[in-house]
Amino acid sequence: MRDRTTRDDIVTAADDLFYRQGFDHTSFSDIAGVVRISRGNFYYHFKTKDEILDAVIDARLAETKAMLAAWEREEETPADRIRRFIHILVANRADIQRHGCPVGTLSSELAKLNHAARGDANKLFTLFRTWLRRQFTAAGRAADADALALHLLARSQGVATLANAYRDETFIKREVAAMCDWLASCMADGTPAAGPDQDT
Amino acid sequence: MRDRTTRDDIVTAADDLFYRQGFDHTSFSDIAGVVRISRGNFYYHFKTKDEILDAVIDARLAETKAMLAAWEREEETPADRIRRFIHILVANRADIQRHGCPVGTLSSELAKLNHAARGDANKLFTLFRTWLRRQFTAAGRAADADALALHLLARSQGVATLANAYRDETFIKREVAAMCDWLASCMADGTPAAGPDQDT
DNA sequence: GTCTATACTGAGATAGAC
DNA sequence: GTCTATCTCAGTATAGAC
Repeated sequence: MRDRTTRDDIVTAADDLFYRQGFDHTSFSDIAGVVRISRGNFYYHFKTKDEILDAVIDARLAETKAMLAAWEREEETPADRIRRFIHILVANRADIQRHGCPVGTLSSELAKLNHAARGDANKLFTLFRTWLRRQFTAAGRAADADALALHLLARSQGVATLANAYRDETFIKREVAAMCDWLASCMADGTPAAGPDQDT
Repeated sequence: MRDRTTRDDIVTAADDLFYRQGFDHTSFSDIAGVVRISRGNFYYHFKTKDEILDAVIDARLAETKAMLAAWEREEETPADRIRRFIHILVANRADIQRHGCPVGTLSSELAKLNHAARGDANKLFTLFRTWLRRQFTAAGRAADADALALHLLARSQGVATLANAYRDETFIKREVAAMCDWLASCMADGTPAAGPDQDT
């Protein structure tokens, strides 16, 4: 990683600041301060702030793809892979309590700003959605795989939002355990497939 | 309501704009344009933009309290009251698809801004949390009432976030049905109380 | 590629006339 | 209570020297 260009440094710093402060609230000065370049130099690499956002989203998409591929490589069964997804809430709990989910908060912010990159940001959700759908399909739940994927995504998002509001680590762990229980009941053979929840 | 003061008009307009555009992204000009007053006049009613935010949060707190009290009056059983809560996702589905949940998105935004009013905004969550906890307690789930309340809040938040990202009404209705199923299994007498989810 | 200097805009906020 | 005029500041963006 010693071949990092200034452009890479800008994207990395912006990625971090957009997550911690929000896109709109992050200024060129903020980014320039981290990268240690002048505000003017900025425009050699990017014409507008929106271009930086595009680059950040592209970087996050690439990083997420790599992460999902790694999970697929490292875990044997679909259930294990899905559990790996559920556990990012625990693995990233410190950041989540401070700043929420990077995917969800960016999506929400760009929706409010009615920003052109809204659709691109949602591709991050779709990456997880498609990957989860494939796992559920492989686990024999092809019929409602997409509904199950969305259900799990939604629960993760909800946990992140409330964990951020209350800064409550116990809550995260309890909900992660509940999601794993839910997953187990999903995966159990002969489960009467109805909706995302198997309660009745 | 014909005794509306200009101050009330400002709060109402700000409330709406903060929800649709976000707090930070809404300017005095935006609000002044809706209320049809000059920007200068503004400062007769509020000294700073933060004071408007405080007033908006107070208004939302009062409105939410009234709504919860009405639900308690109108619905007989705790289960019916909780179902009423779940169904706001359906009742407000158009707004939620466009702008997300007003409680969750404000909470997330103020967390990113590291804004002083963060704590006050979270009181909105606490209002629902306490109310739900009381319903679960009344339904005989005193032991894990708070966990159940948070679980339901989280699921609502997650549904709102994804419904906003994908503008998917079918998804909302499916998840609301799943939450109602979950509630039914919670309320069933003799349900082995373990965690929020009763799947095993 | 990186810098300084600067233009331009829109934001929050103040003063004072009416 | 409401207005216009104005201030200050931070933001994005450009020009041009090095």
